Amino acid sequence: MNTWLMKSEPDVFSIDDLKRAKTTGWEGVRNYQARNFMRDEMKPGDLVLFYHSNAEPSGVAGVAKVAGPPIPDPTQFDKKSEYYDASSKPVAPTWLMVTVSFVEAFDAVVPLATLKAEKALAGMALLQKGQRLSVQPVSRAHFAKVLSLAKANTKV
DNA sequence: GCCAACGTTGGC
DNA sequence: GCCAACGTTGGC
Repeated sequence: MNTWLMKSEPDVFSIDDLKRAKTTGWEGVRNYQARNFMRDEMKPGDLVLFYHSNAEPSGVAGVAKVAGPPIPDPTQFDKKSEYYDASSKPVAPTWLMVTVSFVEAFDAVVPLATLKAEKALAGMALLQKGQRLSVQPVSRAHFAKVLSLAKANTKV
């Protein structure tokens, strides 16, 4: 099993939205590196840190898991979608996505500042300057550390 | 709202 | 193939 981090703007789709939906297709990724991770490396059962970007505060909000194999992102063929891609043909879809399902929502978001302050997380891709990748691998050790920070953060 | 960092596009 | 211009991401 591999572990991952996926970013979403909570104004668009938050961990609570995933809790309600239970499962969702990870639509709208239009970055080749992120797509390649979903297409080639994510496997059902892999665990995912659900990250809120452009949020107050930004940070890890919960955990999801990969629910199914990569499938074509339907929004690329939907002319009404902001993610419509006229250059992508149904016989050879450019954009694949995985589906993810809800695992847990933390009692409180683990803020980016907390992650940055944690020496054990120094190597995390998320924390590298200028990185904007919305789907990225996370080491098992980093994943476990973020979970422990979330538990330490639990309101009693 | 600002702006640094990055990815993509398109002229040449 | 180079690279300037542009659009986007995302923290602050």
